[in-house]
Amino acid sequence: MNKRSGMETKQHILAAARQAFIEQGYAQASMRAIAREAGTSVGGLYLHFKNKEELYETLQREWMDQLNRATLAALRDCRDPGEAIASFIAASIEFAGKHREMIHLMGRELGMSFSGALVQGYLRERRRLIADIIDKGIAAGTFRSCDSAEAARIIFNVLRGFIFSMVVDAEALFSPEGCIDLILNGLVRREI
Amino acid sequence: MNKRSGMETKQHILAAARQAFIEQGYAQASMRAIAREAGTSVGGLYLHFKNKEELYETLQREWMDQLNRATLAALRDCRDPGEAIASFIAASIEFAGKHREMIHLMGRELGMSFSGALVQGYLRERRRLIADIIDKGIAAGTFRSCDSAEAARIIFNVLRGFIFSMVVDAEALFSPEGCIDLILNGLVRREI
Amino acid sequence: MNKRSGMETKQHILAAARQAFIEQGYAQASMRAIAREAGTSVGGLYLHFKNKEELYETLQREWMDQLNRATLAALRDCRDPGEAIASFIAASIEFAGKHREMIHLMGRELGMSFSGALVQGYLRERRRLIADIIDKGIAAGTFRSCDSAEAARIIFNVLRGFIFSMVVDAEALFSPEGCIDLILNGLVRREI
Amino acid sequence: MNKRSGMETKQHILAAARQAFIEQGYAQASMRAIAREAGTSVGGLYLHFKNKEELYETLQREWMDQLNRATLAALRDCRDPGEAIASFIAASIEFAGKHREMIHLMGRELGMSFSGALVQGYLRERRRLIADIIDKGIAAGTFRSCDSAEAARIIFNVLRGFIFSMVVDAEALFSPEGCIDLILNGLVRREI
DNA sequence: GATGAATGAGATTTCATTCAT
DNA sequence: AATGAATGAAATCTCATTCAT
Repeated sequence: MNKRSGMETKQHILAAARQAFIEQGYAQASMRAIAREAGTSVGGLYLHFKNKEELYETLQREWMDQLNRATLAALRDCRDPGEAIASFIAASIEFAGKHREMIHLMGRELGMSFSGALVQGYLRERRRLIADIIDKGIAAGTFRSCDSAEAARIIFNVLRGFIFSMVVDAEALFSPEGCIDLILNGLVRREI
Repeated sequence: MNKRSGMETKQHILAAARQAFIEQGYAQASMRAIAREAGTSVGGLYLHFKNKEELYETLQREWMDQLNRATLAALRDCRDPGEAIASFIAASIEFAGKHREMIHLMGRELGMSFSGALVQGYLRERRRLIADIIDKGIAAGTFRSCDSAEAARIIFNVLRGFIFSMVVDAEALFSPEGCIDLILNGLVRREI
Repeated sequence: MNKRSGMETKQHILAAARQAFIEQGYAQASMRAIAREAGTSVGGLYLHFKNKEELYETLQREWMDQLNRATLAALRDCRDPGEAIASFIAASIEFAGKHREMIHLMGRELGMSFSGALVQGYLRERRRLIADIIDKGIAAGTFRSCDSAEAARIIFNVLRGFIFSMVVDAEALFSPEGCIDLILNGLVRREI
Repeated sequence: MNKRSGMETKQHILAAARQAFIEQGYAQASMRAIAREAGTSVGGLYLHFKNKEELYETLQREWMDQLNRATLAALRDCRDPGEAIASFIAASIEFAGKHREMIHLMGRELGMSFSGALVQGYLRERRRLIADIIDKGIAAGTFRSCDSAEAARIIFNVLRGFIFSMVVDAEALFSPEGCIDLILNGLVRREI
């Protein structure tokens, strides 16, 4: 028996599971294949995770935590709301570029009973984060008065559209700057 | 026994399969359940379709044909390329609104070995259709000269982003007009 | 493929399952072994029974139905309550002699969540049947007045004791007559 | 770490195992759950017991020893065989009342290959104990001559029937005195 | 002595597909 | 043309036992 520390094995399993889920989707990925790829036994999987659902949820939560950290770091040094919005968008796109496959997976599995609510709740929080920034901008006089919740939804959805395109097409179409520019100024640039 | 024509049974099967695939996904939908819902026997399924794959592909093709017809009808009466682009976008969004669940399904199953290529090829054709319109516009002097393939990709991806949001969020966020307007003029309207 | 009628296979499965449950108990009996013994495939089991529980319940219900029929037949031609009690006891013991192993199984598995309540409810009904006979006897003046429910419980439990002994010891210790005699007259016969 | 003596840990394990076996049956009780409940590790179990079977057998043997001690104590001060029979019955019933769950467990698991023989041998010894008392009674002229082995079996089985009812019905139906009285005098008391 | 990660066989259940009727 | 019983591989999950630490 090749003994490894518990934590080490757990990381191996998570890596193997991420790969399997990404390649085959939640339902098609088999625990046996994950075990084989992780270099452990089927039983070993269940030593670290209660069941397949928990394994998937762990990956999901890990991903959400990373995005959280990246977003907070990006917002930390912003001096005004306009910069904050731009930072939020830039961080989101940069993150999406790095986690393309994971985003694709989660999009596909959004309808899953046990994990969908988790992600949807998380996305709702992110929308609220944007709305808060806009509210602060309005309060500070930087932004003109508007329905911040609605504005947040629009920004969020356009951003999602961009990310979706990135994810699906494999090659990134837009740089963060391009996306920010489009959202602010439109696709067709006008003559002055 | 209530005898039905072959065609009628086939339609019942397709309807049952569409429902099952949409509700449970390709892999989770069972042939037995589809047969039961279609009011036929499990063996009967195989009289009309070689296997599960073919059943799914038929639905997919049917959907693509409908979109094709809708698009061609929309483009038929357009007098100039600008109107054609707008019509294309409007038809796409209207169609997406009507077939939200089918689009969601196909998005989820895009990774499936046997059907993914089919859809991706179809989408490539649609991109080319846009590029052709742009080329005609350029030839006619309506549009300024540009890389029509790249322009088509951009339009296509932004459109896809919008549709994705519609599909995932259940309530449609944008009217066709709103989407066209955004693509042309940007989110933030400028004062003259 | 050796095609048999559905009913035939179902009977084979029930017979194999009865044997397996009797020999190994509910939990230890494996569906694979039952299938093998029944001359069918593992999947075939699930064609006829939703799951292991349903398979067990079917056997249980079948057994209860048989006992019901035997009891009702025994009571049909009784002219007075005394004869009815004797018939009830005789029928119960005769039945127990024929279904020793099944009784043993059900006794062992009485604690099972899904089937215990079923059997316990059934036994309650049988106690009520005895009480009804006693009530009729009291009303007819044949029996002296007493708490019929309590009397029914005593008779029932003594009977159960006899049956349990029969079942566990494999060789029957008591004839129906002997049991009836003991319940009425006691183990030690007195001189007049 | 809270260091306990080896003996102490062993007792904790036995207590946890008894509980687990009683609640879930032999096969369903898991060694891991027993270890957790006993406050030790799964490996620790195997320091004290060779395997699951030995753990179960130890409980069984412990139970049989207790019944032995209780029986011998009850018989110690008996002055005549009639009193001895009564004491034997009384002690058995009293013991059964205290160890209802353990008896239920052992009844359920009587069919187990490795432990069934042990218990059945033990019960044979107890039957012989009754037969010996009867033989002494016959030799002493207290009892009339009879087949002592058969008489022992009858007494034993009736007693077993009573105990079974106690165990299964949860509420005790008969006091020791009532049981002794029934065995001697029958259910229906006669007028002089 | 004590721990708990690892194993691998075996449990129940599902399901696309075939084919005798 | 239509049926549905049969198949058998593969899925998830459990668990007694071992052994490096």
